[in-house]
Amino acid sequence: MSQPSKNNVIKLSEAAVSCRNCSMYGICTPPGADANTMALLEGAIKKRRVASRGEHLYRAGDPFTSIYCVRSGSIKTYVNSDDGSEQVTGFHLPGELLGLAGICAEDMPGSAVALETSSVCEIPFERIDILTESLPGLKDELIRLLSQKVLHYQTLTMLLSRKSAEERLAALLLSLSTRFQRRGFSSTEFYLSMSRNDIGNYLGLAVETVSRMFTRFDADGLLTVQRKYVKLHDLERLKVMAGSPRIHLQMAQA
Amino acid sequence: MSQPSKNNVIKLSEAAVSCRNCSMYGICTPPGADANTMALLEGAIKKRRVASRGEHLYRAGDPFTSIYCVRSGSIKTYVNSDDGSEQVTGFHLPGELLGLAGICAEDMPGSAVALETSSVCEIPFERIDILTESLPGLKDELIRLLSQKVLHYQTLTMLLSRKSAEERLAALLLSLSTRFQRRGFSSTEFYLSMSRNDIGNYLGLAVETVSRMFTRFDADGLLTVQRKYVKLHDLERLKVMAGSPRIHLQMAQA
DNA sequence: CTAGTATTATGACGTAAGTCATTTATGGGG
DNA sequence: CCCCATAAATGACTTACGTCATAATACTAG
Repeated sequence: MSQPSKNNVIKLSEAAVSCRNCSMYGICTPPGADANTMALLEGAIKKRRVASRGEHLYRAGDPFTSIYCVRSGSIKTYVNSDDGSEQVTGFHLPGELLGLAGICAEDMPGSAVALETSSVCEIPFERIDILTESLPGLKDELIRLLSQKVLHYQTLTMLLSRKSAEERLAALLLSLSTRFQRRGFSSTEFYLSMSRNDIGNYLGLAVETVSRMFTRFDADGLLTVQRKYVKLHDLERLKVMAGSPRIHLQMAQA
Repeated sequence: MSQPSKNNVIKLSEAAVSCRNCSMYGICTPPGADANTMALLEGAIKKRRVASRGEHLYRAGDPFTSIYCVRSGSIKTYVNSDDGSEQVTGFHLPGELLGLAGICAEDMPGSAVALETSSVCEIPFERIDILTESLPGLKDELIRLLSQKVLHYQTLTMLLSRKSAEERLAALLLSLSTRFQRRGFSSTEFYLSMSRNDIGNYLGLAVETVSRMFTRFDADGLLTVQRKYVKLHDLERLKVMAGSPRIHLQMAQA
């Protein structure tokens, strides 16, 4: 907001991702869907909701009713361990799903909060069954997406258990880069909607360490960073730093 | 094998879990299933397979065809980062599922190897569709199980990013304890089928650290450990050490 | 039974990253 | 427009855990 928009570098909140780039594309707009089906979908699934910075989509303990898909902006999910501290479980960009972990429980196991003004599609889970009748592939797609999440977290697990602070931050930046690119944004220039605190929390690092790493990356010419604004100068070197290429791939499937 | 079996402490390989305690129970033996359906299931799903210690169920890169459910023994899953090193992603006990991360890909993203002589049910994934016709709740159950996995890995993520060596090992022991209990085994006395190396790898710790922690836990009177044999003396204290109670709960859903 | 290898245990030491303390920058609200 | 609370950066110091080295123990094959 304070920074001027350059080229195709945009704040996520300024642009809604089109349905075409959405995780739910296969579900929301099934190939060969007739007008009738589309109308059904429009009415039943695409219930939009806007949340401004700091506003919660749901909180841990809320009854599980819906899953969500980010249209614009970005959403942070976290769980709170009962000693009061919170653990960030993910950052969700346009086209990505959240709330899936709630399916197996009565209540939401975690919370979701908007990092900036964001728009989401809320998909009432009970409608999935109804919609399945006219869209037989719907559950298959959901199963596939869930499997992707499993793969994502397995990868994250590896990242957290074996990687140094440097590797972790490199991997996160690459993951964001890839995910931005997939949705049609710049892969080398973007604004971080989350704080250093959130980043550290997510990566299992102290805030100070995150700051120091950013400073070091900048000093090394790997990137330019000014607060939330990041410009990556050398994706290749970043990949080397992050470790095995396989990781970025899977990180990107968040 | 070298140690005599005491009370209900048994090596997992000696006892097959009954279908009643299996993750897939809701799928394999749906309530109110008629004889016809059961026969279908028996024929289509319950394809058993035995693997002896060190034998692979599948390897990374194999085409994805089936998911697996452990009947007896224990299975280790891992992914290999292309620098050659492997990262253990889970230990799977009787009644637990593996191979789910493959659903979203053409090929298996990781490998699965038996830690001891084990028996598994192999469930050809393509049959799921056929079976759905006679068992409408099947995919819902699969979705629920996948969601559980997501939750599990989210929890593991937290464990790995925030917890000390002590907390990690305590959490793993509790997770095993809970899962053994759920299947009808002793929750306080069991044999570890995985090596210290595997444990360290899974928890993101050096082997030496794992050894040292076991030694310390033993010295503190928390447990008795002799190589693979573990007897937990104080589950409550172990829970305190592992951190928030919420964690064990979710770890246990592995 | 014995040799040889793999696993586990333990000790000495170094370092990456955490903690604590302080400074600097920022941007939202009055 | 200018506070002021919050976020970020930087430095000094500490520590948990990794690494390297070695020893003890257990399993495997012959």
